Amino acid sequence: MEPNPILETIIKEGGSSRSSAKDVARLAGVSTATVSRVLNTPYQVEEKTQKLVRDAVKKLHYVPHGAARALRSARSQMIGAVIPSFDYALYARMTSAMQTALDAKGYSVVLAEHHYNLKSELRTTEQLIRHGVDAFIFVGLTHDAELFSMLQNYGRPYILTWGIDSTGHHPSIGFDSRSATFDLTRHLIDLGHKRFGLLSAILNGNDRATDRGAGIRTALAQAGLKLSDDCVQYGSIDLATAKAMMHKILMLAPSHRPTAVMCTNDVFAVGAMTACREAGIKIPDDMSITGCDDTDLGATQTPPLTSIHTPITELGLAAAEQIIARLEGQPYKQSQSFPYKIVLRSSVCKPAY
Amino acid sequence: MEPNPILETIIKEGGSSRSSAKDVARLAGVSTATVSRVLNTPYQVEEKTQKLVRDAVKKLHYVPHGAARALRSARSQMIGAVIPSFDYALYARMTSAMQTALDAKGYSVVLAEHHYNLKSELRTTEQLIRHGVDAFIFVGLTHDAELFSMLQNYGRPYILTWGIDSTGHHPSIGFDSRSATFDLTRHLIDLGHKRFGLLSAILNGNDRATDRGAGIRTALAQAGLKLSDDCVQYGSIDLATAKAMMHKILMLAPSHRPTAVMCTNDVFAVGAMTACREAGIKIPDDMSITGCDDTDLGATQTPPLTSIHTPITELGLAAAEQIIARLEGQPYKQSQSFPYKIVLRSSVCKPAY
DNA sequence: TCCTGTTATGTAATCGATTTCATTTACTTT
DNA sequence: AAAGTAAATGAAATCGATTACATAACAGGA
Repeated sequence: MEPNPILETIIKEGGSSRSSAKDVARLAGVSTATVSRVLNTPYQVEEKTQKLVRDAVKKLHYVPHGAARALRSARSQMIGAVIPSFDYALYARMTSAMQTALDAKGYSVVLAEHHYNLKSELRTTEQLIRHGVDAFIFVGLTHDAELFSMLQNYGRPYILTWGIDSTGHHPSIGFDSRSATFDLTRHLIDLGHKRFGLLSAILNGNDRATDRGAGIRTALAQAGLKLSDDCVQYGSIDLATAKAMMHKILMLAPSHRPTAVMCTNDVFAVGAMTACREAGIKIPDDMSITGCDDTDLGATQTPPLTSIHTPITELGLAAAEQIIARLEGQPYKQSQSFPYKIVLRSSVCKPAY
Repeated sequence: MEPNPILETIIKEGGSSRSSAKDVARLAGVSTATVSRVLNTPYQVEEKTQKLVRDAVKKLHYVPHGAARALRSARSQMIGAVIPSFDYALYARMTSAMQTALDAKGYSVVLAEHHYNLKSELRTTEQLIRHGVDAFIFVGLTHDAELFSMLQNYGRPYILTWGIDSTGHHPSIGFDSRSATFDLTRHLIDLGHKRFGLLSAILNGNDRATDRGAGIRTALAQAGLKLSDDCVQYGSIDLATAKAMMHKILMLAPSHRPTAVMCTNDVFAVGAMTACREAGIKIPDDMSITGCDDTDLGATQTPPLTSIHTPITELGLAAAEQIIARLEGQPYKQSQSFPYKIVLRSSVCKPAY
């Protein structure tokens, strides 16, 4: 095989810096337009020419310049995942599922956390738009009003997850949190529980927690029961806070104390279990406890935690699929619902009396 | 306040689409060069002019076009986080810490998972480079050789985390995994354990697991002990696998069975605990178990898991800081080490005999 | 044979901000 | 007052790919 003088020159000139479409074009003996076409719309180019170009691409390790492409074609191939907190296992798992699905289609995921602050969500999303992110996946249905007008303004498709927008106003993928906690509450009522406690995430802007609480209250109301204020605690989602919240509930006089404490997530439930253990209160005999999201954390407790299995991986995959469909102008569903599943384990039993 | 004819025109013309630097320049009565300078190097512009421009920016909701900026300035303000799996709590937590720190400095995080596959890591990193990511944070010291040459080629700074590169070849931030597991093993030996088991992540390309195993073997060797082959199991990091691995170890004849099983991460340890519970084997009396990484999952078990606290949040923050320092040409450290901490809890005691 | 329509390819404009270079203005310094 | 320097600003080139438009080549039909 003879040395190729053009290749030699290009490599020598280029040094170790990246090669451009121009370099490829020169080596293949075509124009940059053809190079672009081979990479983006190959059916427009003759087989023979394609091979020339592809060989040159390989030889020069050519990788198209993302920013240049994004500038001209107004498409960055980046999807923003705007998440409350990566530290909560389920959000991480959903992100992971999305990432895998999007990666397979040639998209990258840009991550943002807002720590349950809708204003911060707005700001961070603006940042991402500025960086050229094509489309967005959000968690929850409740967001700053300005967020939607901004997305509209910049023509960015988006999908809301972890809930179903019944107004049909926004595209959404989720499950029915309300009816999930409703069902679980019914189960506890059927077992004979009359005094309930609730550990909930702070409601402000968190519709998941709000809905979960609402499901519980509705079921109780139907049974002629209700949550007394001192049996309800709100806090941020971490074990220490959960433990502290549960301690407060345990301070109540036994006659007043709930026989079942429901939690809007598994972290709270596990914190509550720890608090009970420390206080010498037996689960489930003295206290039934339920969580939500069916995490490993809850499932491996002693006793294992009764919880609600939320279809997170499916949700993440579906969100990825749908957002791509929207971006690429394929048919898509306005909203999609996945089934949850109540997972009964031994952290729950009949009340002692 | 009188209506501003120029503003009217710009808004009318622009419709709902985004406004450009040109629009801002026109409204402020300056050139686009000045607009750019106000935003990037304000000290070069007179106060009075700055105000004109900033007002126009606000009025038009101007957000610079990321791709255009990236194209011209060869800086995208995006940092790639290339992680084995978000599904492991500690990697998620590290990512979260990095994200927070980078966001504060105006950088975005682009995510990629490689599921412990170094070839996949290479491919995905190339993808990110193509998307214009400025710099990278990787997990672990072991990577495909081509990865480094590629980074070199494209002039992308990077930092390796979760380990300290003693050769000084690559910038790194981490802790001494080997000596951590060494210390913990010593502790078990001192308690009187003689037969050890090990549940380890698959070693291939995973230097964290490799080092952790090495620390254990070294400590054992110094005490004249060693791991028998049938007491060592390798598998992927999930509870079900962990449980299965532990079951295999429990099948060994009691005289042969280890009295302490060490795990290269908490998920394995918790899976092992579950397997013991199912088999009616008491922890710690019949079997001591240790994990690594000190996750909530382990800490909330019954009994709580002895583990090694790894300084993950610090590590994530430091990685973010250092990568920015490198990008912005500020002074930085070639490598940085954080202290681990052995966390003794009641999943460990003297062997029964 | 000549015309028309299709296909393959090249030429050059374009995306929007940054940045080099040139110019103007203002301010010292002698 | 002249000259020299520094600061503020504008005009235009530029980053690298995509794509509208132009052209060339070629096939098929009249």
